[in-house]
Amino acid sequence: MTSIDDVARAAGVSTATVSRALRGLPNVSDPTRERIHRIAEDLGYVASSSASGLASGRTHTIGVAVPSVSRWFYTTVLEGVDAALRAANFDMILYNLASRGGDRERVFHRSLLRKRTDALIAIGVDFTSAEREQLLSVGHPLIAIGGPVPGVRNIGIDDRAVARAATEYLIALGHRDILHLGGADDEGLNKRMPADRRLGFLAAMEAAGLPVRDEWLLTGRFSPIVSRGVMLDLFASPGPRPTAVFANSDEMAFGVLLAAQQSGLRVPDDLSVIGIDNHDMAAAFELTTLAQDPHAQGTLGAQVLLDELRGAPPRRSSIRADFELLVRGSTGPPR
Amino acid sequence: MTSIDDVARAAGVSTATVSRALRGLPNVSDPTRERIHRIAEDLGYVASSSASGLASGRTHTIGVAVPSVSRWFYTTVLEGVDAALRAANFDMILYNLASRGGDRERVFHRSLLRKRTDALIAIGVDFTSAEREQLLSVGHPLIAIGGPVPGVRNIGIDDRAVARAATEYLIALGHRDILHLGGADDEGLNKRMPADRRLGFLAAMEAAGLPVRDEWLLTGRFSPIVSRGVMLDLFASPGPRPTAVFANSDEMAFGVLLAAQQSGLRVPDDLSVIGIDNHDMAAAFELTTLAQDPHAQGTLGAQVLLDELRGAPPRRSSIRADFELLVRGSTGPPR
DNA sequence: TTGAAAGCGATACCAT
DNA sequence: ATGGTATCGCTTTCAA
Repeated sequence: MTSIDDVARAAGVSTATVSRALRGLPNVSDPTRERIHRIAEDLGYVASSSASGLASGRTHTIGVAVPSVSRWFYTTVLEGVDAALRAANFDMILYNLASRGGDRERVFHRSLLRKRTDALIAIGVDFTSAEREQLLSVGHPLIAIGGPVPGVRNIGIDDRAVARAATEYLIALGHRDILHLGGADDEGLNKRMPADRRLGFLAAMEAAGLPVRDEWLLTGRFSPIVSRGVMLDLFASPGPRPTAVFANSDEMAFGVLLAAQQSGLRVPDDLSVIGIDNHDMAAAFELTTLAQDPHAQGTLGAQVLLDELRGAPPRRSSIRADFELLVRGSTGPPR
Repeated sequence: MTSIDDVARAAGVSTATVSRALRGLPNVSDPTRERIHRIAEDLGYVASSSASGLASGRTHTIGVAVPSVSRWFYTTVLEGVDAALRAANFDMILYNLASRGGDRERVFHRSLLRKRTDALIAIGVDFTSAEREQLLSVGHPLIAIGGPVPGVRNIGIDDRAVARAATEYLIALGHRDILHLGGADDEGLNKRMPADRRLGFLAAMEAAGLPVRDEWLLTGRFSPIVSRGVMLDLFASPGPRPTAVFANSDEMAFGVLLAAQQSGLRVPDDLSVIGIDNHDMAAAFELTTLAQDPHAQGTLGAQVLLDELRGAPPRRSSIRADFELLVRGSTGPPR
């Protein structure tokens, strides 16, 4: 393995100069710099990240914590983060904080706190207060995306507002019998988000003077399959039926649409469905939704951290991301 | 930041002993070990990964290269990899090799080769021969999952066989007019996989003496939306229609199902659809598919690398993963 | 503009 | 079982 000494020797300069030249620092004459670059290339020299990390205290790496890597929102944020990191020549260590418990704690201890990363992005995760304390005590820049964590600045849409907007749209179409498909408080996931969206739903209903039936406050656990099952059950049982469904995510809305189709209900004539996200497949489903842009949120979050690592003054405040109603074919007036 | 010296001092032992004790190495008396553990805990000491990486040459990190993080197959493998890594206390650096080109090369140079990782898993990526050479020259354990890379051992299903099995099932149902929805050779993605599946399709058709129409060899670029668009076009145009579609992935099959539904075709009466994967949502779509288990493939791949890092003799051969026909409601005899 | 040399914080070998 | 110490490869003053 060729080291910086090899390059220095071959170039007839000191390691200090090689280091400066290769990192683009000033105070290296152009000819020298070029020669060093050429030689490094020839020798296939690449600096050891451990060594430079140890010497400089910076790892050029950002940690990204997600509760799962198989849900659209998270992966889309992830791609946004990745884009920003790549442009800045940073690497990304991915922490899958799926389950609370032993493993989770180990991850925290062994890695997050191990000077392995220069900063941390938490996507849709929730932390215990002990965890939060640890994180903050490390002193690294930290930002949350997609689910407010108390005491941590955050990037994300206004969950109450978006739910309210969705519900109000259904109401404006003339719906009175609206079912809300919420999310479960899965372990380790951020739980304020579904709670806020539910509040937004309730607020809109109340403002319109519409009754909310307990049996129409269901949970799809943010899963299409679960949502479909829940709706199939509902459609199969006797009793009144909603004319519209507001789902906390497009993925759950997909499940609703599939259940409707498989139950012989026509959309939107028999049932209107609205979601949140504008998932990649929403257009294919003709799903009306409140679109947000997780990719941009990820990029922005990464950018904030990168700026601060470059010396920018830390921003303390959270950032509200945009959302927008996108009308497609899954909604219409009640028949 | 407390360092190993602080712990050594507080415990009244040498740094060597602290290091041994904390890493669970032999030759430390039980009382000493316990005392050190306690003190380290109290002081909140966590070893610097850069320092230990530099000294030991091992980073306890595995690199995972994916072409995209937003496709079911990749993320599912990723979760499998993650599970194995977590159990072994390894971290994961994620390389998004989305596009070939400048960035890609930089990622290669700056990170993969920077002794940043102890081993590498390539999921569904394709490498240029230059890239392959570089990778192999680093001498790290390396394994590919989900798309054969020449010269690199691989874990994955037999693509020709799985495509053949899917096609043969349709033929056995009585279908003669079968459309194949393949994948495009996106930049940077593994291209042998779609090619092999196409060969499997063609082989099955030929073996059954069935004609293959050029205009029924379509591409859905592994995307539901694209696939839906392609099929909507087909359904809207005059001319003969296939009675069955074999899609290279469930995600494309979803697009086909949505297009069929939106074109007023009944499944499976008017159109049978079969996919590959057993995607999370396949059951919700009632999609017949050839199921594979990417999670297990990921875990296995990680395990192979971890074993070798622990000194196990390297295995040179590839591993064939299983697949299995899963019949659901999207297939039936032609009407 | 360049070089010499002192760290950075662990690991691992060799003594004891 | 424990300690002393050279070493890993780079960064970063401080001098020249």
